[in-house]
Amino acid sequence: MPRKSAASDKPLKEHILDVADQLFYGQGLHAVGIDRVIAEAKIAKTSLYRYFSSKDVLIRAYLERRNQRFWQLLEVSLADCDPAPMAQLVGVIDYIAWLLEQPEWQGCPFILAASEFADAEHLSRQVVVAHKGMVCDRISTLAKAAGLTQPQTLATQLTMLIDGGFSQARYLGTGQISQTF
Amino acid sequence: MPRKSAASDKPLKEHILDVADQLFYGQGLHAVGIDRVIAEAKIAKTSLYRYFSSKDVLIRAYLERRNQRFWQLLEVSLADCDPAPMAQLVGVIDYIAWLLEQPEWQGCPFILAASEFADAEHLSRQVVVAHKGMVCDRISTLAKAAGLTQPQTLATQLTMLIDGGFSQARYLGTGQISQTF
DNA sequence: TTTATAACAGACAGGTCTGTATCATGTCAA
DNA sequence: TTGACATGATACAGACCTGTCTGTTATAAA
Repeated sequence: MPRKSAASDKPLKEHILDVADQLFYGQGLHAVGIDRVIAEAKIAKTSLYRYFSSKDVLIRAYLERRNQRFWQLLEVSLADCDPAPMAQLVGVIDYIAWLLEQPEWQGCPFILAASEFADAEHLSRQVVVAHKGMVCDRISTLAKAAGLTQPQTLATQLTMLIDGGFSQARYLGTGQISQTF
Repeated sequence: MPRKSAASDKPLKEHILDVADQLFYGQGLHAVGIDRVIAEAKIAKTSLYRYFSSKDVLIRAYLERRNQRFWQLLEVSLADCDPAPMAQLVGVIDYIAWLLEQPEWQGCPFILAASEFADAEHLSRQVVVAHKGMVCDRISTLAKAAGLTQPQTLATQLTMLIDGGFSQARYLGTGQISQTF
């Protein structure tokens, strides 16, 4: 069996992802190098490359975990709401507003990733398009269930407003947005 | 007198800025190195450093020129509109929509710059905050002159929607946005 | 105890980055 | 012609980047 994982009992792979998440999200994908990650995680470079065969693979894992967490937290949040479609729709908006209020919020990680890679074929672009598409679909489905007219148009406009809130949260700083949103 | 500038008669400083603008906007600030700029501009490194003492200075010049061009094009666009405040306000929105339709549009250069630099004290943050503040003020002033109620709130919400359109234009690609916007 | 394995430690290769330094070359003015 | 100067070409330093390699240490199973 392996030696005890650094600083905790959780699997080393999770520990690496925790550190990478914090650094990538806080400092940027280009700005953070592999050496930075292993230093912060207090692990050997060989250990990182055992679990993630390249930096791109690590970035993909970081984004996928962010996506999973986004939906997990949304489900938890919606479970506390009235199950009626209209209340659920409001719940989605409240969830976004809640994200914008978090002190650690620095902008949408998917938009930030897409901003860092100009190549439209890069994996980060695929991740952000898939993620935003799912958000839009979710809103559209709820709007239709709530009996609203033009649910697709509403969803498209709402996601645009959401992305605007995310962008402004980035450059204005936390807490400057939520009261307007 | 100096040797003729590479590839044209325009001052070398302008030529460098043209190339830097194209590369920085198209590929990203971190992704483009000084060597890339001098190779594309077909100039010597010494020439670049004569006009721009560091890469940061070059980035600042790039952003400032983008800001100037934004306002110049807006004024030209608004000059063709009815001078009545309401028509001018619509003109501003039309101008943004027109930007989103341009095939070379890859997202708001100020938001992209802010996305690349995590440090809130970085010059790119200051530039984007100043730029967006001016846009919001302009909209607010026009809304007030048009006699609209709550001009400040309208301006804040409109700029949020604009930023959302800019973000989506980045990750969805050109032409996917304008019909909704 | 022996062996397999997981992790650590660190050197290294080959590339890129920013910024400096050196020297050659072309152009204009005196 | 001579000198001033803008520019080109290129080498270089020192740092950083990703990814590989070698060797060591600790743990657990057989």
